[in-house]
Parts: sequence; structure tokens; C-alpha cells
Amino acid sequence: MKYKEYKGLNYAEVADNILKYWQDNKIFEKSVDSREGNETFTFYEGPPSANGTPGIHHVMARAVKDIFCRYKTLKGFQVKRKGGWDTHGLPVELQVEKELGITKEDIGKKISVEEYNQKCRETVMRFKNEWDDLTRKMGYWVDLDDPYVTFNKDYMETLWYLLKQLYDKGLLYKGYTIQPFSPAAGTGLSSHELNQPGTYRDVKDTTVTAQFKIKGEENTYLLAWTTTPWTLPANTALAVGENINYVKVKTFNPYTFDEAYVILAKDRVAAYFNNKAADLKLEDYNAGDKLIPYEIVAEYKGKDLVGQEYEQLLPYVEPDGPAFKVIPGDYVTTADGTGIVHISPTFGADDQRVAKQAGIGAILVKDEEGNLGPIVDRQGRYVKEMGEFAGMYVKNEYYADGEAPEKSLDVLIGIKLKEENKAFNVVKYEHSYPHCWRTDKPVLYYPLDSWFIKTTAMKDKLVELNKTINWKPASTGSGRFGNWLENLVDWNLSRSRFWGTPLPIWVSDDRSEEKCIGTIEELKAEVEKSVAAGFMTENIGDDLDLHRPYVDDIILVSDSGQKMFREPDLIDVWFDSGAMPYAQWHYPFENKEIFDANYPADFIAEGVDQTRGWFFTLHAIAVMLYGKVAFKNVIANGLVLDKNGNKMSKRLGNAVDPFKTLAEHGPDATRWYMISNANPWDNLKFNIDGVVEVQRRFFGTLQNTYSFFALYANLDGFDFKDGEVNASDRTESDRWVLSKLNSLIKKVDEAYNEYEPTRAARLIQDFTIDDLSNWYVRLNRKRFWRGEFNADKKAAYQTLYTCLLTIAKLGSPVAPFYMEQLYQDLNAVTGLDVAESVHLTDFPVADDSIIDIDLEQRMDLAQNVSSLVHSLRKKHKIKVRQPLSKILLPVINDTFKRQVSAVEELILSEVNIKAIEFVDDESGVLVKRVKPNFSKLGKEHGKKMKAIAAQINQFKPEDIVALESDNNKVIDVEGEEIALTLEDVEITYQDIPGWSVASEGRLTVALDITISDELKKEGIARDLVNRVQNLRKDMGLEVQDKIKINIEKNTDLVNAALEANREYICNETQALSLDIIESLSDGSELEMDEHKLKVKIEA
RNA sequence: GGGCUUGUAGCUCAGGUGGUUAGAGCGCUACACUGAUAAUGUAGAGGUCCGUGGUUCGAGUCCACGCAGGCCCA
Repeated sequence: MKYKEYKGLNYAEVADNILKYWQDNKIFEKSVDSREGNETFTFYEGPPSANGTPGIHHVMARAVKDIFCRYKTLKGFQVKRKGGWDTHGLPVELQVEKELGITKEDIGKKISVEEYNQKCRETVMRFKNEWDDLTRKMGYWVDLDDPYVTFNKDYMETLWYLLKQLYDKGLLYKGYTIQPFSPAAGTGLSSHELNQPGTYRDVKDTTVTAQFKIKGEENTYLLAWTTTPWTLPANTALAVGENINYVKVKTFNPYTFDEAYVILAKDRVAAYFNNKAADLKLEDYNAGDKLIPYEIVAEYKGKDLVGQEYEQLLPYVEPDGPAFKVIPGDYVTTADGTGIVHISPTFGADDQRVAKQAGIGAILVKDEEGNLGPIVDRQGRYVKEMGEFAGMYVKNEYYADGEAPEKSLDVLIGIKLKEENKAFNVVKYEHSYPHCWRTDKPVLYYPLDSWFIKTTAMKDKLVELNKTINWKPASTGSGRFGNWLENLVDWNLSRSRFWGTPLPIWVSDDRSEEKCIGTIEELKAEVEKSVAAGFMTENIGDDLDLHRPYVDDIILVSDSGQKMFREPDLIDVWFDSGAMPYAQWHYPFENKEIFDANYPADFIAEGVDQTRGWFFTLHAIAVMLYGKVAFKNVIANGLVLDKNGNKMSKRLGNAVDPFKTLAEHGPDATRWYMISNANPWDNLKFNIDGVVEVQRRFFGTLQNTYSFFALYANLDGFDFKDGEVNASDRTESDRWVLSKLNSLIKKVDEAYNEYEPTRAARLIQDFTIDDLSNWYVRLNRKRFWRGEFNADKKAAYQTLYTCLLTIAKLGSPVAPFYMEQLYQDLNAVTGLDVAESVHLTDFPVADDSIIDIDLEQRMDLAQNVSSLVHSLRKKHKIKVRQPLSKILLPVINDTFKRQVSAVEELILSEVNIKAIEFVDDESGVLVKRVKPNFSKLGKEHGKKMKAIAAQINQFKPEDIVALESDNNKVIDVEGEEIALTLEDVEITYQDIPGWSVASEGRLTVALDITISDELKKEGIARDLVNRVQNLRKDMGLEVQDKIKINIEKNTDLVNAALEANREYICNETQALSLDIIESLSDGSELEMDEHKLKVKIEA
């Protein structure tokens, strides 16, 4: 049995083969089944929607999910991963509308709801095959055979069950929110519709800065500005910014010329008062003067104004609760207006929110049916209670052509306020305002009925439990998510659409009776009653579809015998996905045990854009119904942008095709690149060059290392079947790399465990490239190819084998295909692991007894010394093949000497030097430099630091000696004596006269660059060996083939070099003989620096 | 407009608790190696650490205010 050897590995092909291996051998299934009975690690899959094709960012998101599921499996947990599909919602509906060429209004008219929903059902899974294909090709292990689907009856029944639970807890109620509304079309507009291009247009409106008279104070007014004067009669509060500065200004009303004290933001004074009037005296003012004098008479903070009461501005209708107070508004600015914001809870979303928070009521009227409503009806007209303005449209645009009055309602209100000394300023103002895309008329912000989940009732619990969740990154949890919870509003569940889960609430005609249905069985029972009451002809069958229109046809009977109809709303699709922990198992109707074992989730991961989406709905439902978190650890990953940092979009053509990327570069390099390049929670600028680099640098190096191993292990028949070599029988470098390897295991385990995949990948990568390949293999190459298969060689094979196999296991969560191949290739020969897949093995366990920190330090020293010597050779243009006699190392301390001595051989062979000499103070050749220890001295002496540093830098050699011998030196700084010890300074050896010196930190190396005759000869011999090896290779000789070397007589130096090193040359080149011949007729001409040799080689 | 986030070499990223030569890889330049070879090694050049103020003996690091990009929400 041989280790597989490759000629140019195709990584995409590896993935294909491994994928087949997994499928044929059911490895994924086994990775779950083989952990049966073990502790479970629960992962929830956030369901994607299959009505569009997947993008490259899905590869990123799913790689993150996959990594931790695989890791936990290796750690022995059973990790069930049920896939899922999000199938309801607006995007699906819009897509269908577009394809059918219809609008929402046409549904139920041009096409039946039944047909329409059928179309949605067909559309929503359109790209399921592409998704499944991507899932497999990228190596995302998730159960595709039995996914949850949100439109399935079982799934929907659980939703109903959960809604009923909320209903029974009193957490489901009907209320209103302020939504964009088009009176002309008689319909609410979704935010999607409002985001259509062209909806926002610049319009000129009459704006009013109104005077709100403070209660109990003469002539004192709060000024508030509005671009919608028609909302002023609905005013119930004024909002200020708590940290904004306000002033009271004494002046005169520009319309009535009455004396007035007005309050507004300090920053806005300049906008309301003419600077030219600044110097005018109030007492010089005459009514009608153009310039109106003003004077600031008091100043307040916004929070000082909070609570101030004022008189109702336009008292047509009484408020339904406390009103006419100053309240805090977090969104108030001084960018425009007066810094005081007019609040009408019925006509602004912010208004409604801050009013509710402050316990302020609204201005409401009763319609004919006794329902409360705003002072504007659904056609956009003032209601009858509005006195002289009753029946007027609030916008002139709403009148039929030619019927609009000359003066709009806004203008009339402006006039009325001026006359009543209630307007401080009335002007036209151009601003951007949304328009209905269908009717072209302005949108109203209007209260519309909706069903809500009372999340605010559980706010404290939601906030508290959120703090127990491990968020990656933490800032998303405390910041974006935490702030969102702090400013929570009730969850608006209602959607007036067709394709979604219907709200299971039936209400009687007079709205006095309600029923919320929680199960299909319950529905049947209720229908039976209805049949008995004669409202329904027959009961529903088992094949009932819970979608519209079927449920709409169901009429129930109330306890008092009234007909009950379903509330026509659908529920927010986010409820669908937030309910997946329960609904995916059709809990509580089935699978109770599975649910219990898999709730809550240990881990979920999704894009950061889901913070207020899925992350919230999962959390909200779990906390409200079960008082628990839904997930314990969560990674909120960032976006995948194009290489220039722009959002990818199909429209712009900068979207990266995931299938193409996977096919060209393979899933492993793609995944490794995505994970190692940046933390998943940072945005990733996806650059295909980066994938190529990862492939070349990491996978290329790893594969080369494996190939190197395989080449020689095959020659020697190494199969690791006769036990492990003792640590004591291994070389220093063997023990070093194994120590590093075990340190690596620890760190990687820790990184995965802390949900830091980037750290894990980088650790593995650095070990593979720097420690294993660039140091261990390079230094030990000869051990692999020289001589017979002895104990030392075996140790080398075992060491390298262990490193490679461990890398395969550690890296398998990130690069599941390639690492599987590596594992298989290694294990096929040795059979040391019984598992048939790397994904069925156990995660490596670090052996502390192998970790030797001192050894790791020693090797660091060897590397640093070598690097310095290389740099010196470079400086003097002496190539490594030319041996040199010695280097000098100043001894920093005893440990240093001991550590360097232990790796002396390594250094000598690495840099081709004959000897290391240590020098210390007694040698007298060292020139010392001293540097202050800033961090220590700075803490103690603070301000004097500069003076101290200046003095230390001027120490003479004898000062340093004195300090060293006494461990004490007193210096005088600005009259104060400061005693220094050795700890206060850093002593380095900066220079050795007559030597070539390089240093890094405290380490200094001096190189003897004199090349003696003998060294020169050895250099020539080494050069020759090198050239002969080339010739051998050119001749196509095998490593073990023997040769004869003939060389034509050359200069005395060269001849002497050959004679002196004959044995060495023959040994290295597998030569039986080396003869110097007077004349060679047919040899090859070799150039070695200034020497030219004629050489002939015979096999 | 608000919340969160990012800004360090041409590119991608590291840089506990403030401490005096700001690092790595890629790319570039030069050299070396040539039995890991469609590999490999070494060195060099390359930085107003986004800006402006502040705190401090000392700021890439702490504070404030900005600027630019991103996401979410208004």
C-alpha cells in the first residue's frame, strides 16, 4: 500500500470525489447517528427563501454554520441539523404579481385568491434545486431530505398554537399604528412601495410655526413648526430634546404686533429673528415695523421644559387622555424648525411612539358605528366635528379635477392662527414628500388597524435574557440588538396580503366576541357548532388548506349565537421563521422528545441584517412563551461586498456566481479564504485573487508537504505500524514541531470553542506554512532522503505524519473536502485511525507533556540567529553555500547561552557556519548600549521621564559597567536623586569593532567574514556537488543510481579543493569515484563563480 | 436624522492593560537555492496608523468633535 502521489492536484476535483465518497458511504448520516446518546449540540437553520438563486454570500453564511456543527461533532456531540425553507411573504407575492402582470387590487378580481396562492406556492420553491446543489457543492452539511417548510399544514398549525398561547396570555391585541396611507387609493402602502423610485418629490407646502400658550403665564408661548398644518388640531403634546438648549425670547408677534415671550431652541434663534434687529430696543418698537426687536431673557435645558403644560391650540375635539404637555423626544434636532416638535399621535409614527411612552392621549372622534378614529376620514377629509373646516380635504390634491378650493386647508388654518395670535410664522416651504406610486397623490400618515403582539409588556425580560446570550460580535448584542430592545415597540403582526399564515382569530359582527383558534381539532369542533347553527353546511375535511381563501370561507358561531368572521389579516412572515424551533418539529403535536432535547439552540448564525428580523423573532417568541432564550450563542456575520467594497447586486453586474467560484477554485479554498481573511462579523470584500492566494499559499504548501512525505515514505515503505518512537529518541526539531503542534491543538480548540473561526484558520495556516513547511521540513529534508531506513528516519516520518494528520483533523471543519482527502491518503496506508472519515474522528487532544515552552523559545532563537546571519551574508554578498568559520554571540544571560547551545547544530547547518562563539563582558570586545525601560520608569517618575531618558542615553560605557556591577546608579534629575537599577534599563550590545554585526531587539550576531583557503576549497566542493546533482538530474538518474565523476585538471586551487573534499563529494553525489584527468574531450562545461570546470559523469 | 460598525504599507489583515525601530502575507525589486522543483528561501523598498483638537512625561492605542465607507432603522 502506497501513499497516493499526485501530479498537479485539482482541488475542485478533490471536492467532487469526496462528495461522492460521502454520499456513497452516508458519512453525514453517520456523523449524526454515530453520536447517538451523546450530549446534543443544537443548531437552528435560519430558513432561506428559494424564490431566488443563492449568491456567494450564502456560501459565507453557511460556511460559518457548517464549521461549528462539524467541530462540535468532532468534539463528540450529536448535532442534528434540519434544513428549512422560508416560503411565505411579500417578496414572493411581488414576484408573482410581476410575472402575472397584475397588482394587488387585481387579486380576487382578475385572478382568484385560490389561483393566486397556487401560483405563489409554485414560485416559492422554484430554485430549490439550485439551493440544494449549492449546499452539497460547498460541503454544507444539513438535512435536505426532511426540511421544514413554512407553508406546510403542520408547520402552520404550530404557528396557530403559538398565537393562541399569546392570545391566552393577553399578549395579542388589536390596535393601530401610523402607516403610510393613500386616501385616493384607499389603501395602506408598504415600506416597499414607498421605496419605489419617484415616490419622493419636492413639493411646496404652507408651513406654520405655531404659538402654544403656556398655562398660567401671560403672553408666553412655545414655538413649534409643522409642514402639515392640518394636523395641528390633533396636537396633544410638544416634544423637546432633553439635552438641547432653549431660550425664552421677548419680542412681538409679527402679525398681531402683540408683545410675546416665545421659547425655542437657542440654535434656532438666528433662523427666526433678523440679526439686523439685534441692537434695537424693545421699547422703541412700533406696531407694523418691519424689523422686530428681540431679547433673550432666559435659558433652559430641554429636560427643564419637560412637563410644562400648555393650552390646546385648536380646541375642536377633546383629547382621550392626558395631553398638552412638553415631553421628551429622542429624535428632536435643531436642524430645522424651532427645536420643539408638534406631536399629533394620530398622524405620525414617531409622534405616536413618544406620546405613548409619555402617557399622552390622542384626539379621536367616533364614527357612525361608534368606532374611534382620527379627525380625518379614510377619504382624506376633516370629520364633521371640525367646525368651519368640516368636510374639507386636508390636501388640495385629493379633490376631483377643478373642485379644489382656492385656499387649501393648510392656508386657511394658517390664516386662522394668524388672526387668533397663535401663529408666529407662516411661510411656503419646499421639501421632499412621499407620493402614492399609483395615484400620484401625496401620502398621508394615518392610523390603521393592526393586530399586535404586546412585546413591550415583556421588555424587561427580553432585555435581561439577552444579556445571557453570547453574541459574536458582542457589540451587536449590546448595541444594535440591545438598543432595539430598549426602544421596543409592540410587534405589528398584521399584513393585508394573501400568501401567508392567516391570523386564526374570528370576530363577531359587532366585535363584541372573539375566538382565537389554536389547533385544527379545535377549529373542527367550532365548525361543527357552526354547522349546527346553520352558518356552515358541512364540517371541514382533513385535507383543509389553512391558507386563504379556504379559511376565509369558514364562519364560526359565537357563544351568544352570532356569526363570526375571520380577521382578514395574515401574520408577519417573521413570525413564521421565529417560530421554527417549535414548528419544525410540529411541536407540541408531535416530536416532544426531540424538541426538548433540542431547545434552546446552542448556536445559530445569520447575517447582521437579521438582527431585527430572525434574531429578534426567535428571541421574542421564546421569551414571551417560555421565558427562555432561543439561542445561547449567535454569530451575526457581515455582508459580502465586491472587491471594491460595494454591495453586490445582479443589477450592477458585480455579483459573484457561487457555482462558478466553487467550480473553478473548489469549495475548500473558497471557504478557507472567506474564514481566514476577516472575521465573519466584519464585512468581507470578496476578491477572487484572495481565493487563488489561499489556494496557492496554504493548500499548495500543505499539499507540497504531503507530497514530500509521500515520495520518501513510499520509497522506504513507511507505514507507521510498529509503534511510536519515544520522544527521547527524536531530534530536537522533532520534539519542537510536536510541541508546537500540541500548542496548536490547544489554541485551535479554544478558538473554535469561542466561536472564533478566523483565529482557528489563521493558527492552522501559520503553523502549516511557517513551522511545519518552512522550518521543520526544510531543516530535516536530508533525514528523509539520505541513507537507509533507520530509527532517526522513522522518527522523522512519524513526526511529519502526525503533524499532517493532525492538521487534517483540525482543519476539517473549515476545509471539509481537502482535509478528508488528506486524512484518507495518510490513513489508507497506516490504518491508525479506525474512522472511515475525518469527520467521524475525535478532535485531537493536546498532550501537555509534549509541550515544551523552553524548546519553543530555543527554536525561536535559532530562527532569529539564522535570520540575522542570512542578512549579514546578504550584506557581504556571501552565498550560503560558502562555509564560514564562526559567529560571535554576546551572552545576554545564562538562559540564553543554554538555549542557543541546545540548537547550535541547527543554526550551524542552516547558515553553513563552522562554530558559534559566545562572548561576554570579560572578552572586552563588546560595546554596550543602554536604553531606558520606559514602561517601568514612566510609571514611577511620570513627568521626569524626558530628563531621565536624556541622561540614560548619554551613559558612557563605564557608567553602564558601574550600573551592572552595583545594580545601582544614582542620577540627578532636576535636583532630585534617582537611583536606577538594572531593571530600569535595557542593555544591548550594539557593536563589536572589526566584525560585521546585526541585531534585533536584544539579540546581536557578529559574523566572521574572512574566507580562509580551506573554507574557499570547501565552498568549491559544495558548488561542485550542486552542479553534479544538476547533471544527474538532467541525465534522468534515479536518486539511488551510482555514478563516476571525471574532471579535467583545473587551477591549483580547484584541484586542491577536489582532493581535499573527495570523500564528501562522492558521498553527496552517490559517486563511486572522482578522478582528476589531464584532459577531457567530451565533458560538460560548468561555471562556478570565476571557475570553469569540465566534468564528465558516467552512470 | 438615530443606533451599530469599519478606517494601519499598492492590496488583505495583526497590533491585551498607553511606553520610544508600528508588524505579517500578497504584490513589487534584488539575490540565493535547484533531490519539495508548475516548488523553496533571504533581503530591500514601501506608513501624515482617516482628520482636528484634548488628556499625558509619552497616543495607532484613551476622550471629544468631525470626515469617509457599510448595515439597520427613521
